[in-house]
Amino acid sequence: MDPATKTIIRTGRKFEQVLLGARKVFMADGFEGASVDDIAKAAGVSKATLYSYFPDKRLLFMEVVRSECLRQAEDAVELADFDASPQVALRFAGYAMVDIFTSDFSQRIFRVCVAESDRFPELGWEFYQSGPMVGRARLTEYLKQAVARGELKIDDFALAADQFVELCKADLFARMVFGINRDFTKAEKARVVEAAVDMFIARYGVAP
Amino acid sequence: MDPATKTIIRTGRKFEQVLLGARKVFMADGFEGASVDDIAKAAGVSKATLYSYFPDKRLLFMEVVRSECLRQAEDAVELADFDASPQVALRFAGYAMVDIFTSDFSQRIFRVCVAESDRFPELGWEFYQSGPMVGRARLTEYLKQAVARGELKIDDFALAADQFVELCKADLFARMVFGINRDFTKAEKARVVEAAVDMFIARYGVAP
DNA sequence: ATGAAACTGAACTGGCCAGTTTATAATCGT
DNA sequence: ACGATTATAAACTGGCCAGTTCAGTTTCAT
Repeated sequence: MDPATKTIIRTGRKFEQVLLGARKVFMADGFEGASVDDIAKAAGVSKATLYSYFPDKRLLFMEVVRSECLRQAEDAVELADFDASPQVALRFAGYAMVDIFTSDFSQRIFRVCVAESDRFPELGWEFYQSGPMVGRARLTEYLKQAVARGELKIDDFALAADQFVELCKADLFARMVFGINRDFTKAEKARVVEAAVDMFIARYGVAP
Repeated sequence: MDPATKTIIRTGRKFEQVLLGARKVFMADGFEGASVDDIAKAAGVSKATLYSYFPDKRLLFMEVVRSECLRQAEDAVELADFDASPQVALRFAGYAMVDIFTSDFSQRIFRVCVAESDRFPELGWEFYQSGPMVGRARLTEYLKQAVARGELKIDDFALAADQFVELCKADLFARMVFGINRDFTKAEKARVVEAAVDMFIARYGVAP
């Protein structure tokens, strides 16, 4: 009613509990599929308590995605080993990225974001900023150093980074989002990552 | 009730009409968001008629996706000019692919498939088979001919095709699915496609 | 023109769910 | 230990929607 009331109350004993339960249920069932009763139950909290923290289901959902994106961003920081040669660093980053986006959690959050970013425009943006963009920035930073060291030759850094990320998704990503496979063998991952590195070096490597 | 009844009746004057209305509403609102009343209204048909063709909403939805995938597959047949040089053929295919997956319709169907392929395992599979796989097969075919002509050197054809497809999505795809951009300028597309071709040739081209 | 098949519209059932309310109980600072 | 804050359980409101039913109308083949 009162627009000033439409804010999340972050203080209170069970705030975290609510968020945790919401996370669990939203990730499992999506926004529409999740019922507030289920969330309250999963959180071990009464519905009234839940509504005392979050004015409505939408804001609760947004908050879950926001907090999860922050977590994901922290994981992504490990991506690059800045001093290594391109072959080594890219291989490492490639395997790390594949592991991240094939993880059960990433699959779920991606699915939910894609599904709901029509109804929640700010949601897609938030995920994009704190997910893919973080990895890209990190990779770009590495590429710049490698170019400075004369190990690579690149004009459009952002594009190069995006290309490498994209190459690491070849085959795997499509099979994943369409539910053909839920997870992959080491060999399947290796096939893609090694080929991604080879291709990247072939294009941007400097002749020795 | 009777399991034999759980089949789609394809004969009847208004079958196509129903499918058309369903297509429109499902694409706009997704599976959960679309109400059968809306679909019947959009189709210019009574709800009873709709249910005389389709035993339930799920099967109607599946049928819409199936038929739309077939349409998409036919568009994709135009992708390759088999006799052209890699530079020319890949450029052409790249622009065509970008146009396809940035189209309003592809965006919608992708969104819906990703969202619902948890609840409808066979849906993701169907889309995968009649969408991405068709393009990949077509491209693989071209690559084999180019290799036979000595214009390229490739071991893993399927992977090479997937890599090229993936390269054409760099930057654009993420911005699209997360709703950052709904469409792109010629320059944005050119930046990605030209870079994709350059990279592919750098890796698989034969020295002249 | 006539009878069968297809279609209509509207009402109805049963179920689910977001959000509210209320009376009661647990928890906490002081 | 007491008053205020916070939490609870359960019932309730109002709304939406999938799927059914039915009495009556249109369409079409013969």
